[in-house]
Amino acid sequence: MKTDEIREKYLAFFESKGHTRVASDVLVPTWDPSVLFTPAGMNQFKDHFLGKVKLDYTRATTCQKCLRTGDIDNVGRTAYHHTFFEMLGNFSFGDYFKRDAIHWAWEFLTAKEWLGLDADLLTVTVYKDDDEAADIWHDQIKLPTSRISREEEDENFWPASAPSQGPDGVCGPCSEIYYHPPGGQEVEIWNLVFTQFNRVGNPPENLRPLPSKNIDTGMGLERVAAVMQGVQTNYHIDSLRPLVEAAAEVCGVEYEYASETGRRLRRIADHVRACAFCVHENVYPGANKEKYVVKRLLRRAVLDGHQMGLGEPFLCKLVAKVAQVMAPAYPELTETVGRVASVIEKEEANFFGTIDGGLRRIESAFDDMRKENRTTVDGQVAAELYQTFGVPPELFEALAAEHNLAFGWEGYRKAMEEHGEASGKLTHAVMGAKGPIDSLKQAHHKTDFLGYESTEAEATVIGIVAGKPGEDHLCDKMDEVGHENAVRVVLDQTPFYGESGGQVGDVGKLVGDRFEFQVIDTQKDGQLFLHVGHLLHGVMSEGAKVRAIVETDHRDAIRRAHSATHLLHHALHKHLGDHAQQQGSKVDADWLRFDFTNLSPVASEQLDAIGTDVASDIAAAVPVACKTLPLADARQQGAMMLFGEKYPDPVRMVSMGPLPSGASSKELCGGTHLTNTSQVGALEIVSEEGVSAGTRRIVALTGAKATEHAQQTEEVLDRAAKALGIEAEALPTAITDLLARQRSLKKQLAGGGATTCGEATTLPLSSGKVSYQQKKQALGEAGRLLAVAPLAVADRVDALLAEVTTLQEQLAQRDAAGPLSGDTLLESAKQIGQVTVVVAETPGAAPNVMRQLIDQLRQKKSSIAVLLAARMGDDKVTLIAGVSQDLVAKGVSAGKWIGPVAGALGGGGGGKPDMAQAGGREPEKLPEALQIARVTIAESLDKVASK
RNA sequence: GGGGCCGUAGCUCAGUUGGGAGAGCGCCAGCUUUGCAAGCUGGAUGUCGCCGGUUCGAGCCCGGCCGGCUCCA
Repeated sequence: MKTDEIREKYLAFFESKGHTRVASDVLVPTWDPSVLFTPAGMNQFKDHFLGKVKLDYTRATTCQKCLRTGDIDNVGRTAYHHTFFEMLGNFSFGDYFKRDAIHWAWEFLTAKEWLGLDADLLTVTVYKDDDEAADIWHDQIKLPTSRISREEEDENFWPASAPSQGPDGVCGPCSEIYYHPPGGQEVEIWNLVFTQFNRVGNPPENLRPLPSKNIDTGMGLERVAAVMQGVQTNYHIDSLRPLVEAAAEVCGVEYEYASETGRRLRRIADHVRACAFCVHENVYPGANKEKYVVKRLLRRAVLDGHQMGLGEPFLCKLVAKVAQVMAPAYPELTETVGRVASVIEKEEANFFGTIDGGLRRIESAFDDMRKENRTTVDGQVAAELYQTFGVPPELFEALAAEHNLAFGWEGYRKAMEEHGEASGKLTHAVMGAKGPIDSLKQAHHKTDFLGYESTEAEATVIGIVAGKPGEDHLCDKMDEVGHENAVRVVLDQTPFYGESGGQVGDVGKLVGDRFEFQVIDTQKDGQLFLHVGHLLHGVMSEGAKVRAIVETDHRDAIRRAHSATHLLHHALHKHLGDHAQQQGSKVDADWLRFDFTNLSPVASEQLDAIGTDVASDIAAAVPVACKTLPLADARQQGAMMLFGEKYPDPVRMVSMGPLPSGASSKELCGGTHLTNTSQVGALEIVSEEGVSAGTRRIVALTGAKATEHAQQTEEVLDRAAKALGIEAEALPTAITDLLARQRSLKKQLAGGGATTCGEATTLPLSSGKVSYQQKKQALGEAGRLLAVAPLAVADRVDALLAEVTTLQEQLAQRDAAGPLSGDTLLESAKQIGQVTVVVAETPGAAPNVMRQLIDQLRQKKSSIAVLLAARMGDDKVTLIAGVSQDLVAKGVSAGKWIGPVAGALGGGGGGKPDMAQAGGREPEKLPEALQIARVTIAESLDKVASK
């Protein structure tokens, strides 16, 4: 029986038993912050089980795509382990219980028209105390006692060992069904979980019966398919074998079950399937959380390929095959094959690059070992290479084996553990801390948030926390003013918005009877709101009544930025596509930062179009509506879900529209918003940049900051244009010219070439009207050319112009002094014995030119000592000294010579024996200094001659 | 969120008590060759990521920022 057929039969069977067929939830559930990936079929029904949602149905059945990485090392090695897999399940929310669950499971497995498995080959387990389930199996299904085994809580309870070890909460016994293939190993095919208890504290008597009992079952689709098809491993079922074979073809090897190659190919098949689904859902390989998991999966698979001899991306070639084998259940995969393959290819190529770099580093590590005569690779070294450059230890080990060297896995694992502790120490400390906030939480649970309706409210102080972080404590009373560390005040209710969902906290003040507290930030810790700030005057005590007043200007600025963020998000989807999903967001006062998925930079025309659309949405004055409704309803209405945010149910939906740019914006959002888009005022996109591979970031301003920024842009542009004497739109061209001019001047000064200097090209006069958009672009390009922020362009231009002037002055000075050459210098030379001595000033000569002159002289005379000096500007002198090789051999040193000379100029210097450089700050003393130079060289030549 | 590494020519990278910016590949020109592959000779490679500090002098030392890589959670 085909896998697709089994999936369909299962869903159809439970539909016939009154279940609603519910679609698989996404693999990466952005709505659930407690998991990175969907780990089981019941995940999407968590709230249903807890009775938190209004139920449209009480029986459901699904085929859920799941991803787990806990047993990742077993993938490929065992017959049944996967990272990605599909889980069939049927669920009861306070409806039927054990009896029906067991009867239906048995019917589905054994009835001819369903799976038709031989009933004699099935056994079951139950929890040791669960007589109810055992009786149903024995009395009603008629299974003999010998085929019902009672297991401990670590085997047959969910969560495992919950009664004795926790966690507290909903739990229950389970019953597992095993299949015993003739001559084969037994295999668990179905787990029926009976959630009937609420665990409260430690045993005994800690399992309280739930008023409404639930059923949660799970049957691994790949596993049951392997059973039905009588194959030795899940990887040989009809929907996976082709993928394994395709992997073999792409890798250019034969697939053989029991070999290392076979294990590698199965691992590749598993991992590429997992990666393809993740990337399909816009989760790209990256540096943290679920993105990091994707990256690691992908790299493990690529490494397997590499160890089979591949040198370039190959996983990407399997994406089409994944889509093909999975298409019957997930047709949407075929729509994104191109994008998914290209994302995977990019990451693969990246990793092959990492491997190449790694090979070099490994070889050099081997060199070190040879020098030290060691035969075991130090695990610590391997771990450092892995942590720093991503050099896989497996690669290191394989190469070591080729060199007949051992690999120190123990040291490696130890080092990795230490690294893990070092990296995670801080978070662990914070998570485990039992601070004053925690005791407040236990006493009060939550602060009521009133900020959607009002910005002022009466409240009671329920806690004051002060002191250094880590040593903070609760205070009954506080009268000290001017604390070093900010104080946190907790209220029973508040209009202050606590930072969450990317929106920063409110500021304002708490006014009491005889005190005033300034709030500079509001944070959330769980359900408690912490008003962070300073006591301005008076005495504040626990239990005091306060009037909490949010600074409305600040709040309004945040509202503008937040509503504008939704408009921007909406426009991004329109212009870039649905993949342009939010990856992160920060909303501050009239300032917003928005990260989103996009492979390449956003073209400037696209950015303009996005800005224009948002502007028209603002101009259209569309009402903004906030409504609270059940999560399921919001999802149905097509609300966008924000990544990584935790949503309560019912949920708050912010909608704007229909908008002139098209459709409506609907997002689930707990933030504070405007009531009409016109209140945004204006949106000014300040930058668009990459934040990591596949993720772009837009920073924008709203309200007054936006108009102010626009003004500044115009001002800076005008200033730069004026300084250059050109029209605004010609700025980029003028800057290119200016840079070329600076370069050529530098070159002339350094090389001593002709002083013809490129004049600025004449630029066309302004055609008149230049739009703001064009001006902004001109400034942006100018910024890129100068490698500075757009608003810094004018300053940079001024600096450049000044530098060009200085360079020109220096050139003029040099030219005025007449041509420099070795011959003219020799005219002023002195002869001391066999040695020619030149001590001279070379006005306007750059250090480089002086060096070249010295080289010239050394070629002309075999025995020579030269010291040249040049004034650089008004307050600086540069000295260069050089002596010929024969003098160096006799012990004469240019470095020692130049030292006292520079000293006379109030400076210092040094260098090598044959060439030295120095400088000083007192040019007026140059004649004296040169005299010192003449005397000292004469002395040292005397000394040498007398030897 | 935290740890580590890196940023120098179009590319891959060297560059230590701080004192003449380099190699290989690629590029251009000339020569050689019937032509091609190649060879020979010569040439240009450049804001040493940006900004500031220390210094007579910074690719190198210090601080800040930006960018990239990598591991852990």
